[in-house]
Amino acid sequence: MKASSRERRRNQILDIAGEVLAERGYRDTSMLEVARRASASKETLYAWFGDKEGLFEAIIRRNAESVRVVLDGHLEGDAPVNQVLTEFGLALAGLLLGESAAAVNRAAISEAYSSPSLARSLNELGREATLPSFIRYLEYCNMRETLRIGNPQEAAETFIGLLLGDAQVRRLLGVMDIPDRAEIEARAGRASRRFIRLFSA
Amino acid sequence: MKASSRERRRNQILDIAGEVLAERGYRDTSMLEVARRASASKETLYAWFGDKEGLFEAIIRRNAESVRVVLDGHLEGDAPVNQVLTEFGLALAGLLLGESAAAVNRAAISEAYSSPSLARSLNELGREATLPSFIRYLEYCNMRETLRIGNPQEAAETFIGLLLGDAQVRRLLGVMDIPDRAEIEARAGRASRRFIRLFSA
DNA sequence: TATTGTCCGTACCCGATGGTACGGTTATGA
DNA sequence: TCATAACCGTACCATCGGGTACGGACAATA
Repeated sequence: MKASSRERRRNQILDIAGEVLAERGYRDTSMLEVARRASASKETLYAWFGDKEGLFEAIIRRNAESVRVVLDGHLEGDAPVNQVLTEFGLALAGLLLGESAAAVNRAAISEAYSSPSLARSLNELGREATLPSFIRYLEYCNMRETLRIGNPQEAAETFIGLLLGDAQVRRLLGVMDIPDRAEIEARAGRASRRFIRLFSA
Repeated sequence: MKASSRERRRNQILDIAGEVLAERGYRDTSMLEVARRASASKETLYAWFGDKEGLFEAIIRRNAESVRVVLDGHLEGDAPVNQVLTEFGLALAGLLLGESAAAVNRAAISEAYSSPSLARSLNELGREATLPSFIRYLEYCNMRETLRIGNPQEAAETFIGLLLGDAQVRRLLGVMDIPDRAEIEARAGRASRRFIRLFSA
């Protein structure tokens, strides 16, 4: 019970820290404000997470795992390729263009100089953790001769490009609103269709 | 002569400010350091550019115009489509994945909350200033029936996606080095080839 | 040469914030 | 009931950086 209660408290603090991050950005998020909003003390934050960087790395780390689970779910089973790609694209675009991922990416980018470890963590825990599954799926398609893919790594990046265009950067700049469901579906459908056209056997 | 000398001085200061920005990032670039490295006084910086934000908006504004000229140059003349696209892509990728554009984009992204005007300027002066020419070119191809393009706006974004994949975001995170010439050429060639395959008449 | 205005260097003010210390309170456990 | 440990709130410290003020040097112009 005690451990579970602490775990809950920890998650609660991370939730709130994530909210503040999404509202104010990394630099303008003060530890004091996180503490206040979480009804915690700064001392506790420092005791549990080390420093500001550690707190936000903890956010990244916690989110990454849940994201991985969601995305991987779409890559299993034997649905038709276009359906798998569309659903995977739907989930991926929804995540990457959403508020939470944008906030975390902005934070990592703004600290790219002074604390590169945030960006590295995000890259390793995010991209490097989800892409391999996708690449494996593409290799599987290649073997079954559903698609003809020379370089799965590069093909995966192409899919991301087709899916997002420059929307992710525009979201990071804050000059584009979160796309609605229909827009995301359109993106995923187009990306899937075009990807298959480019790589059909 | 006087005006020209002042203009030179101004450009010199903007060059140096850009260097510092690329080295330290926006938040960790102090006006004092810019002043010192430019052998200027803070007071001069404030007199000329208003405030820190104004200084960096001036960098953006100055660079944008030169970028626009370079890119537009590749969209004129009657070279074969694949050649035009390849060269345009080469120039665009070289710019967007280079150090200077990355630094400016990082700056705008990290200030997306506190000073959205930086990001807006970058978007308007950068993307909005170069994309229209590209879109016009695509419409022109459409008319000549070289390509069949339903939505030029969306097609332009697709080209960018094919060209960059998620390389731009990785550059912004600082987890990817500046690609060398060969890598950029490969990207541009692939993007051009695939774009034509997707939109050939 | 005298004057005027621009600009450099430096010192200063002020607010913000990361990080630490500490007293008091609450919860847990014997 | 009592002791111990965790944790909250707050006060505190040191640093840093944006922005302003000012004196002195230098260049242009008359």
